[in-house]
Amino acid sequence: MGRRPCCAKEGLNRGAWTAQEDNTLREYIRIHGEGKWRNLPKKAGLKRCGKSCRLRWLNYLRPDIKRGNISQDEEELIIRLHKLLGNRWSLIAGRLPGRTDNEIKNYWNTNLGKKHQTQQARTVPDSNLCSKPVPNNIKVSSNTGACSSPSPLKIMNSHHDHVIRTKAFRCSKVPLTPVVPQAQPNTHQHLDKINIMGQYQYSLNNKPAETGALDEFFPSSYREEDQDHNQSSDFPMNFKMGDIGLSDLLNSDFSDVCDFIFSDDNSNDLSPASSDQPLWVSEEMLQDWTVNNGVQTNIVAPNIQCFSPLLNSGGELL
DNA sequence: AAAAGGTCCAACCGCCTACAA
DNA sequence: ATTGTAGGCGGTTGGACCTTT
Repeated sequence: MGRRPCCAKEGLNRGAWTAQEDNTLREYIRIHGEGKWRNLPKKAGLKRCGKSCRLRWLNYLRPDIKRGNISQDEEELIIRLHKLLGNRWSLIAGRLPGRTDNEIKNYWNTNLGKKHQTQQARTVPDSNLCSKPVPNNIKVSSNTGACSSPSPLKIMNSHHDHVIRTKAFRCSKVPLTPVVPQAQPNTHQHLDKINIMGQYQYSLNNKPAETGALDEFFPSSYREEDQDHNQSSDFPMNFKMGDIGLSDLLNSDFSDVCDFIFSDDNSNDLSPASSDQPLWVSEEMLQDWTVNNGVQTNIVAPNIQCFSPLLNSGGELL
């Protein structure tokens, strides 16, 4: 069965938006709010596809859009986030207030991408990267750019810099199941076990009730909600990935996060030390990361190494 | 001055996931 | 469990603008 087009193409305006159309859309959203994009054009009297309206609003008309040049700080953050996340522009944009994924993507493609490509060509020997040529019969995903060979390929090729590539996925709500032991009433702010997507359990045992890993890893809104719900063993909670301050994580030394993710007392964990785990991050990558960020290798390298599976795991973990 | 080539960026496209029926 | 729809994402395109020759 063919996919139904999001809207009939006939008789719709395409291309650049006029000021009149902008005003109409802005006014409609001011009154009715965002959402219901498919019906919006008809109701608002716009001869546009719903998707087009959404895009115009998100990338241009939203009041909180920051326009103007990308600052040096923003650029550095983009580079660091891209190193960690790859071309996941919406996630990157989520850490840059007022910037859109489209804007960052364009900025990367026109400025940073080239800059980095030449930088990588000078500094990174191919042998440390995904050096296998991709055979013609193996599809290279247009969405992710990742080699989709049968093996769990974790190290990206030079074309995409040092990217921890994950399968493209979207994660707006994650059901988390904290199990707080009754015998430890003081640990209510810390999840003894977190069942993520019902697949993995990570233990945060041996963490006293102090401000620690989770306090950094989870937003305060999450923790407050936790207190409200921790009597239940399987409450679903809304957890916006955008609420995780990746830039905060990047600025941290990851040690607490790693303790959280890879406790040594849980047989279900994903310890990167396990010999049958794929190599998540090349030494070269770790070296490059620490060099570029001016931090101590001996602190960050092992920690980011154990953090990378969180990102690598993509939807399975998150 | 004008043609050619390059750059930038808004908009489009197709695919994916979440979710409701 | 299945199917259809809505919304979201990243890759790509096209045209306006700029620079070079």
